[in-house]
Amino acid sequence: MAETHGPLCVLDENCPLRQVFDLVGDRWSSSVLFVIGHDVKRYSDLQRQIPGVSKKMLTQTLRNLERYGLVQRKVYAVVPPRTEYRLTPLGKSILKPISTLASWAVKNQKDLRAITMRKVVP
Amino acid sequence: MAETHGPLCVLDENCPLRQVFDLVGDRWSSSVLFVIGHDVKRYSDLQRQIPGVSKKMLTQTLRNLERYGLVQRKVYAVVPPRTEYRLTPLGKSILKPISTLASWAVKNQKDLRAITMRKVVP
DNA sequence: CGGTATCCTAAAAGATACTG
DNA sequence: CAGTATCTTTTAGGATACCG
Repeated sequence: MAETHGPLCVLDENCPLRQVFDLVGDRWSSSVLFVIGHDVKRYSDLQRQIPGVSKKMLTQTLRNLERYGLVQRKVYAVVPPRTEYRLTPLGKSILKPISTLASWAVKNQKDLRAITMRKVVP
Repeated sequence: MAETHGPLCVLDENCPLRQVFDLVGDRWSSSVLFVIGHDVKRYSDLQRQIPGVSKKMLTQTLRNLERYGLVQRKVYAVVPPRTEYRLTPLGKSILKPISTLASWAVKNQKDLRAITMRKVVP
């Protein structure tokens, strides 16, 4: 019964933990954050550097990250169009906590004897 | 073009980062890990302490966490049946990286001006 | 170049009922 | 108590075509 680390929150919709879990767990968000890093990237850069992402998913992910205030989008009114993406200070600040998780994953790689995760629905 | 923090991996299916992102991003996994914590919990404890989870989802999540080697399941052959869940050492070890992420979320709560995340499909 | 719009399928989750 | 089984609904995501 003893809560050894505190409940923090109920993990419901509006809980900041749920938001960051959704963010990190999103198929493309972390890739996008990683790839942008401290650089400035164009839409086509991202498409090229993130193998497997479709335009639809890339756009959707970028819009969400923008809403979250993690990514800044800058459009230049030229032809052909040019759009730049960079991380906001908030966006850069999340790179560290994500790295912590990443280090854990790499360190325990061999213990994660998982197949694909993603739902073993019988 | 400069990769300022290293590519780590391509974030494909077999990448440990993807696995841990899937894990943490999974709707119920982190809740279950948090709630079990350093304690021993029964199935019904978990159901009660995680509001909104269905039997189906709870069972599925627990099975996945077991496969991952993060949770240990112990069944007692009694009537009525009794099943205990606890974290493995590996499971306990992930509590810290998750807390790092959680702290970030709490700290930047007011900046995360997100609505629901989860797909703004136009 | 940097996107939208539309259609379509596959997977995930909810509800309900049943069981050793 | 601790689950399965089955069915239905919802959602995510892929393919393709088109646009300023």
